[in-house]
Amino acid sequence: MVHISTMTSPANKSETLNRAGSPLHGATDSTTDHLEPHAPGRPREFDEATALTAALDVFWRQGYEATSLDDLTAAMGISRSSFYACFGSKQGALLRAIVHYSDQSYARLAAIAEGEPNARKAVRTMLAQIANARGGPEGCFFVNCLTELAPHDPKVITHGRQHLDRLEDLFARNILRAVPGKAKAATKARALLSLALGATMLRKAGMAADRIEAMLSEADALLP
Amino acid sequence: MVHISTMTSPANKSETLNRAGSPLHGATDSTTDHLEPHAPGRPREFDEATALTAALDVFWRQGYEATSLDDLTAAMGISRSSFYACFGSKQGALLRAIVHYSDQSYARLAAIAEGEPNARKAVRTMLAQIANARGGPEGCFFVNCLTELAPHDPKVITHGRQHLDRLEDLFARNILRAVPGKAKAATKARALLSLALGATMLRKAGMAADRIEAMLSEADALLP
DNA sequence: TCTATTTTGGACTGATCAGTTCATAACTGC
DNA sequence: GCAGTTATGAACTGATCAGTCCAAAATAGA
Repeated sequence: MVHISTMTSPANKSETLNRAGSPLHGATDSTTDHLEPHAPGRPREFDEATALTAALDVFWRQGYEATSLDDLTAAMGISRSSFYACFGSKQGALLRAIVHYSDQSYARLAAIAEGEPNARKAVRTMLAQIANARGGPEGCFFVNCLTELAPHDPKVITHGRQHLDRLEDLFARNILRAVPGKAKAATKARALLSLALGATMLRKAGMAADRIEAMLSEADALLP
Repeated sequence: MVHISTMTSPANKSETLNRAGSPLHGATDSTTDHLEPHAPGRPREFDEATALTAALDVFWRQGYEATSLDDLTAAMGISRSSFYACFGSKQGALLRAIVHYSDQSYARLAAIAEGEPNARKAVRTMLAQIANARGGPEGCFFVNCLTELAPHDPKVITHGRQHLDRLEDLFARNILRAVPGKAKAATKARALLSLALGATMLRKAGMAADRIEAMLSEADALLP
């Protein structure tokens, strides 16, 4: 097996003074360079956020171990040198992609939930969104990362826990919106989250979509 | 990335005339050699089922891509030659391990369910068994395989679907035992299965055991 | 004991892996 | 246009990968 726990100096550099990928911001972060005071030296020929999105896509489709650096750099449209200068290492890019995905997908779900006046409907939509993420059989990117790397990488566990806690909170808030004063809202929210995660597994195993949808409709029994 | 769809001739040979690994048998298959009529040639120095169990253990802990052939043969206690003569390829060993695991874990769950007179309790025990498989953070072996390989390996999907369908049936039978004539038993069984699979993910993300148990107790709401 | 058959250990193969190095290009400030 | 700085492309490195090969070993039947 291959351990990915070593940290080289470029990675730390990238983590400490990255200028377009701060951990907690909104969805769009590619058009903020007009504020930058123009550093000396040759400018980057690629957009960091765009490259990160491309990396996320490859990791999502292929998994971490199965993705080579040639796969990554080809998809990102940058050279090996640029990759290492910007992300430090393969695992550095993955962790950046994880944060990117977590922030973006949470923001999207929260927006969907807030935009739906009917809280019960909001919960159902959230379930469907998580279960059908990406439309294909790739499933939830977080589930993939946790499954492949969590047993050996504590950083992935940390990010995974934070992401799932955020989703649980989002479900709980909408449960309370649907049934004010509902007891054990957090526990029921966790059950909804589990249903959605389980659905991504059934989907990946090739189960027919209508059977999965019928199963998800049973979630109504959890908030009577 | 690395494709694993090529098939070499030793693998086919192993699949067609393997003598101790027929697809659908009980839990123990290591002590059936007393019926074999002693083939000519040097006898095997290892037990096939034992080696397969060891391979399963390594795949379970490390995942497919992250497990090297040296890892495998070391854990199985056999040489490279013996490995390829018996299993044909790395993916051949994985598929054999998947079938082994599926049969064994299903038999274990079915025995637990049958041994429990209280059907509701049987369902709760099954949920806990799936969620806490192996006691560690490795999660369900099938979930791991599906996540890592299903998008690119149709054979894994086929086995995964069969396994999940069997588990769904087992849940459904116990739901009907607890609530005779229950409508939509299959759908509710699928929801229970999703809850259990989701629980393995929460567990892998480092969620505290008591929070997961509290969540699983919400399953009662699905069979009122 | 001799032959046919199978298993075993270990060396070997070509491919691929993540990561490094370095000359050159492209910019800013002067 | 010159010095300082950063980005880029391509070649390179040593390790590791799955899989192959073959001589030696161990059996059964004769």
